[in-house]
Amino acid sequence: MTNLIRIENISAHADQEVKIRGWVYNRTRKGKLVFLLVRDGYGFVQCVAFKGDLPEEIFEEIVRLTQESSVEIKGQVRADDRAPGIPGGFEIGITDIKVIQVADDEYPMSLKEHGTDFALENRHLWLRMPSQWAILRIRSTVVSAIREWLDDNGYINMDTPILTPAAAEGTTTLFGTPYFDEGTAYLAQTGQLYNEANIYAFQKVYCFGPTFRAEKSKTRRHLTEFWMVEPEVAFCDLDGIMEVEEQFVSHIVKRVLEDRAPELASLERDTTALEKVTPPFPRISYDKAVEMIAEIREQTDDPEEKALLAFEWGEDFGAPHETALTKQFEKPVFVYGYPTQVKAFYMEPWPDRPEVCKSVDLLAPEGYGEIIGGSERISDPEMLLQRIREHELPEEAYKWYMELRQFGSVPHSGFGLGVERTVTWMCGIHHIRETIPFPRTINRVYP
RNA sequence: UCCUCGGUAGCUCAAUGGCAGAGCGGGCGGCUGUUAACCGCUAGGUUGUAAGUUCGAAUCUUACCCGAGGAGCCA
Repeated sequence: MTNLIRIENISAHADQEVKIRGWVYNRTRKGKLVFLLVRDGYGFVQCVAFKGDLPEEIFEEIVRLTQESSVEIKGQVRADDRAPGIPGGFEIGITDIKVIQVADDEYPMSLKEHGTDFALENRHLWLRMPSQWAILRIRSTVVSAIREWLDDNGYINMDTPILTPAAAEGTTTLFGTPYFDEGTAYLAQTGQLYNEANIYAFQKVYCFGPTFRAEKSKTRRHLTEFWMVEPEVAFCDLDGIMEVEEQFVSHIVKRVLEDRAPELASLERDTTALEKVTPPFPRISYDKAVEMIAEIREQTDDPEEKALLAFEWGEDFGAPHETALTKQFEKPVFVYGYPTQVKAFYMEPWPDRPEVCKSVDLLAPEGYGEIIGGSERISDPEMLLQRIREHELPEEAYKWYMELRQFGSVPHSGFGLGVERTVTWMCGIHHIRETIPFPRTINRVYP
């Protein structure tokens, strides 16, 4: 019985007869010699058939294979530097083949470049391409590294509701759906408020699930449905949560570098940039960041960039500001102490400086920008009530949230990390849409 | 919602007022080391839609539809 292997482990099977099951990704026919590039879901490997080595009918069957045909191949593994693939460096000399299906010859995905629209319209097939395969394998590792670190550091996974009664943060647009006799329910855009309840039972918690934002954002950094992990920690102030974040993010990067080296290589990701991601991360205040942006703006001669970088204290940073700022650093950088007026109602004011709050964003380097938003939450009941009134939020809807401050209130902090933005940065790619299997954007819900 | 760019063969694109083309992909043939192989032959078109200008429109004008990038907002 020949050993069924995964292509990712092929180096452990050098000079053995093995079996793989997969699909023909590409083929090159050279008369008496045929090269098949076969993928099995775990990797890509070149398989070679030579007419003289095989029975006539087997060779003819190989010649007739179309792209994406499903096959079971038996053969001899041998090291060969010429062999393409992921991981590559090994090929299989075919001794036998079982064709499961000869794929229709009108497979629409070319091995050459595609426009974004065509690629997204064919996302169900695009997933098979090496670039998309590599990105989504990295995504999976990011997700498990997230859970691994939190689970190993005393965090309890508490999944928060996706159907929620009202806006948690008030400002952004929500997706609504009819909900029996209760009127409209809204798809969650954060689990944070629920997690603030959960910490009083479990001390350190996280929720991890899809998040929905009906914003009309048409940029390469936005999806209407994306995944966010939100840790929340009791007895933790702003400095404490920054320490958590840098340990957490560094672990994710480390795990990806260890487990997904072939995928990073196939994406031509410069891993030296990722290797620098170790604690501590630089911390700069919003005030300082404003100064730095003004300085960068001063130094640029490009009138377009000068206009984009125009800024006044009190505003929130836009993408151009974040990009310019993060290019000054090799590691992710914390920006803390944003103006209270641009942040959510629940953020703890800075002592003796109420115009700023104890908020902190983590901006990924190389121009990628915000991947985490977090803060210390208001723990004082009077202060919270005052803020809810200032923001003209319905007090009745926040009754339970305010009760949390009546019974054993403690300083606590938390943050939300956007999975797709993190994966975009890890992979060094341009579009967030490639980092989720089936992206949902403002004008796409197919496939 | 606003700004910019785009829509021509299955895909990626060329043709800037005068015969609608190339490469890839498909089909047929050739080749024992290909790396997005290569070589020869071949099929493949309502140029996003509608109207207009013109002897003549893929090309110019207007409206609309669709998409992309960016702004705002955010992870």
